[in-house]
Amino acid sequence: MANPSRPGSRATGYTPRTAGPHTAGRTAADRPRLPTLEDVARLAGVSRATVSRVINGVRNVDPDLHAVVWSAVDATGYVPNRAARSLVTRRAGTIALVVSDSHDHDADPFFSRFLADPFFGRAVGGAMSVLGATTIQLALHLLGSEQARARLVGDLRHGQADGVLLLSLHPDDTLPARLVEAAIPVVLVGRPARPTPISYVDVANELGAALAVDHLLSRGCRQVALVGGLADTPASQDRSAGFRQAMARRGRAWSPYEAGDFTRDSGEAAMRRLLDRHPDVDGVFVANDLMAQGALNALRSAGRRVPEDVAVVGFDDSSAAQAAQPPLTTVRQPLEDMAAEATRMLLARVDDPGLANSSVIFDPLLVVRASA
Amino acid sequence: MANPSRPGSRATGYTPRTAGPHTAGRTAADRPRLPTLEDVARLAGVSRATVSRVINGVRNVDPDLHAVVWSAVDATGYVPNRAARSLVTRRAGTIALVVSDSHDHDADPFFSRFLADPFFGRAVGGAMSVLGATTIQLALHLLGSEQARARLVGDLRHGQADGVLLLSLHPDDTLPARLVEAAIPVVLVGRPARPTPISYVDVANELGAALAVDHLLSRGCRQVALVGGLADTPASQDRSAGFRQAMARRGRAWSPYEAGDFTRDSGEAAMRRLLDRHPDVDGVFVANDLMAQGALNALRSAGRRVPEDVAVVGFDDSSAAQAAQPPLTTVRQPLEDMAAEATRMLLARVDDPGLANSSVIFDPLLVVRASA
DNA sequence: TTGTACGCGTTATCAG
DNA sequence: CTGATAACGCGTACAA
Repeated sequence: MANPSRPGSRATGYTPRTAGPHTAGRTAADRPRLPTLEDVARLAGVSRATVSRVINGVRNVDPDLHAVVWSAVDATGYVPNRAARSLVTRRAGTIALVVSDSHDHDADPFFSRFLADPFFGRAVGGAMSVLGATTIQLALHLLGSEQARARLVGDLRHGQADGVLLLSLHPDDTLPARLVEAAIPVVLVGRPARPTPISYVDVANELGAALAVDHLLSRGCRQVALVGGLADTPASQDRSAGFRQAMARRGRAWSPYEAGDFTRDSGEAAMRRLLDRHPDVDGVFVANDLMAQGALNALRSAGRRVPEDVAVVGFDDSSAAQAAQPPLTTVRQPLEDMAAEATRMLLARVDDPGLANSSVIFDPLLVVRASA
Repeated sequence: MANPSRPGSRATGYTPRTAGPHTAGRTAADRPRLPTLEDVARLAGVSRATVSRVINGVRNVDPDLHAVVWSAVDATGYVPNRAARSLVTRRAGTIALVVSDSHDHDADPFFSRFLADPFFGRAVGGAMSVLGATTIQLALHLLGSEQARARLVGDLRHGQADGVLLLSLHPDDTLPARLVEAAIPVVLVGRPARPTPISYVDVANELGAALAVDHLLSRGCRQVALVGGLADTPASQDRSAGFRQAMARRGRAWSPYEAGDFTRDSGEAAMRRLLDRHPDVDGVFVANDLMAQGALNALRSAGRRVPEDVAVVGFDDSSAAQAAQPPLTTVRQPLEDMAAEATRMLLARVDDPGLANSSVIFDPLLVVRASA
C-alpha cells in the first residue's frame, strides 16, 4: 500500500489514501457561514424541529407555518447540509455506478476502451435521467483489481453509498457475490454470469438473435452463419442460443459457426474461417458490432459484396455500427431505458431492503441499415 | 416545480426533490452498528483524539501508539465515517464532473449523443485515473437548463462538492462565469468560449491543424481545403486559424473553405459544396471526425477515391475515425491526460483556493490511417 | 505527547 | 401540532 507509515497493513483493512478530506489547506471559517436550519427557524419564528419537518414534508404541519417557513427558507437561501443529514439518517444520498473488470486500470487500456464505448455513456445517461429529478448523486467507481473490489465493499458497508448500479464486465467477477453477501442493495446491468440471488435488467438477447435471423432469412439468405462471442459471457450464450433456436424454428437444424472474443480482429478472423470452410455463406449474424465490422473487412478482402453477396447483422448498435461501411444492420439494446429502470429498481431496494429480487428484460430493436 | 405543497417557490430557492435522504424506509438501527473511532480507541487503550490523529497522519504521534492504534483499526474493521468527517471539516470529499449544455436532457437526445461519444468516457477515465488513488469521489452532473445550472451553483456553494471539473458544451454557457463568481474551485476542459478568469486544460488546436496541413502537403496535395466547424466555438476557431497559419507558412495565401456544424451531415454537405466550387481539391482538413466521415460519404458519392484523388484528415480520433471507410487519418487529443491534469489542477485549487489561474495545453498527435 | 470537551447541522424522540 | 433535547461520528482547540 501507499502508506509508508503503516508497513504491515492487511489488504482488506482500512488504509488512508492520499488527498482525503483530512488534507491540509483551507478547511473552515474562511468561506462565509452558510445559513442553517437554526437561521431559518429564527427568521420564521419557530423551532428548528418545525423547519425540519416542513422541509422534509413530514405530516403534522400547520399550513400557516408551512408558508412562513418556506418564505424564510427563500429569504435566507437555505440549503440543507448533506453531511449533517447523512450523519443522522445514515443515508449517503449517493448511488455508486461501478464498473468492475479484471483488468487493471493503470496497466491496461481496457477501461479507456470500455469508457470510450457508447455502452458506458448510454448507461450513464439512463441512470442520470432518473437521478436528475432527485438529490441523489451518482458516484463513479472503476474497479480493476481484487483489492479495489474489497475496498469498495468495505466502504459500501460503511455507508459510502446507498446502493450499487453494477456493470460487471468479466464472467468471473467476484463483486456481485460479494455485494450480495454484504447485503448491499445492488442492481446488475446485464444477467449475472453465475447464478446469483441478485436483481438485474437485461435485453432479451435470444429475441435479438431471432430478429436478426428472421431478417436474414426473409431477405432470402439461404446459408446463414453465426459468429459467436466469448463463450463464457451470458450475452454471448444467449445470443448464440437465440440464433440456434430461431434457425431451428425455421427448419434449419444446423448452421456454420465460428467464435470470436468480441474484438474487431477476432470478428475478421472468424469471418475468414467461415468463408474458407463455407464459401456458400450468404448471411451472417455476428454477436456484436465490433466483430461485425471485422467481418465486413474480411468480406471486402475476399471480394464479397455486402449485402448483395453476404448480408451481415450485428448486435448493440454501437457507434461502430453507424460508422461501418456499409452501415450495419444491427440489434439495438435500449440501454438508456435499461439503465433507467435499473436505477429505479435500485432506488426501490434502497428504500426497502427487504424487497425480493427481480429482473426486467427489455425487448431489443432491429435497426435496419445497409449491411442486411 | 414538482412540489405541489409549495406553489410559489422561486426558481433559485431550495426546493425539495423527490426521493431524497428524507424518504421513508429503513433509516437506522437495523444494520449492525459499525465500529467508530470510540471503539477503536477503547480497544487500543487510548482516546478518540489519538486515534483520529494517527489515522489522519497528524504529527506528534508516539510511534508505539501508532502501531497499537493501527492494529486496533484492523481488528475492528474501522472505516472513517464520511459524513461525520465532512460535517466537521466542511469538505465534501467529492469532485463534481459537470456536463453543461443548453439542450434539455429529457427533451433532447443530445446528452445521449454526447455521452455516447468517446469524448465523455475518455475524460471520465482520465479523471478517475487521478481520483482512484484517493478517497475523493467523482459525482456526475448533467445540466440541460438554466434552472439546473442555478441549482447546481447553489448546492455547490453549500458544499455539495469541493470543486468542479467542467465540460462546457455551448459557447454561450453561463456556468463558467457563475462558478467563478461563486468562488467555487473549477477547471475547464477546453478553452472557455468567452474570456473568463478560469483555469483550463486544452489541446493545442492550432498545432493540430498544422500537423494535418503538413501531412497533406508533404504527401503531395496541391489544393488543400478546409471544412471548419461551428464558428463560435473556441475549438473550431483555433483549428481554422491554425490551418490558415500553417498554410500561409507554406506559402498558401488562400484556400477553399466551407463551414459545417460538427455533425456528419453538415460535413457531407460542406464537402459537396467544396467539390462543386473547387473540383481540383485534392486534400481536405476537416475540423472533426464526424464531419470528416460525412466528407468521405460525399467523396464516395462523387466518385472520388480516398486518399488517391482526395486525401482527408479529421480531428479528435473518435471511434468514428477508426471505423470510417477508409479509416481516418486524424488529430488525436490526449483527452485522458488532459482530464487527469485538469483533475490534478482542481485538487490543487481545492487545497489552496488562493491559487492563481493557470492553463495547460497539450500537444496533439497525428494518427495516420488510410484516408491521408 | 495525550486527553477532555465542544461544535459541525440534522433528524428523531419525547414531552407538552 | 410544536418545541426542547439527545444523538449521529468526527476533528481540533485547549488544557494537562
